[in-house]
Amino acid sequence: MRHWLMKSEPDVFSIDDLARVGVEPWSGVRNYQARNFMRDDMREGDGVLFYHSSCAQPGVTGVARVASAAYSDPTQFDRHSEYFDAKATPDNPRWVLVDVHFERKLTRVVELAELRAQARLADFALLQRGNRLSILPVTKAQWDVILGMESPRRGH
DNA sequence: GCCAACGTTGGC
DNA sequence: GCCAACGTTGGC
Repeated sequence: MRHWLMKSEPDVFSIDDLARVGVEPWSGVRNYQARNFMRDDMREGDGVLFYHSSCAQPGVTGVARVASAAYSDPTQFDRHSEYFDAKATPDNPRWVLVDVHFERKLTRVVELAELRAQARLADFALLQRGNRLSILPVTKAQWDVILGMESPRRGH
């Protein structure tokens, strides 16, 4: 099983929104690298860190699961959608999505600043300079470190 | 294929 | 609102 981080602006779609709907088709990804992750590498059951971006408290806010293989994103054919792509056709779709299944909301936000301060996350893709990808691979080790940061560390 | 212009992302 | 970084577009 692989692990991923998926960004969402909470003003648009937050971890609470995902908790409410249960499963969300992850429409609107319009970046080739992110698309290729979904199309080529994501499998049903993969773990997802749900990340809030472009907000007052950027950070990891929940855990989800990939709930489908990649399939054609219907919004690319919808003229009235902000995600419409005139160069995409049903015979030759350009964009795909996966379904994302809510698992749990973290007990607190593990903030970006904390992630940056964690030496064991030095190689984490999210923290690399100029990173803009909305879907990023996470190693098992990084996954464990990040979720381990959720609870206050107890004394030894 | 180059590359300047432009648009978007996203933290601060 | 600013701005660094990066992806995309399109003229040549």
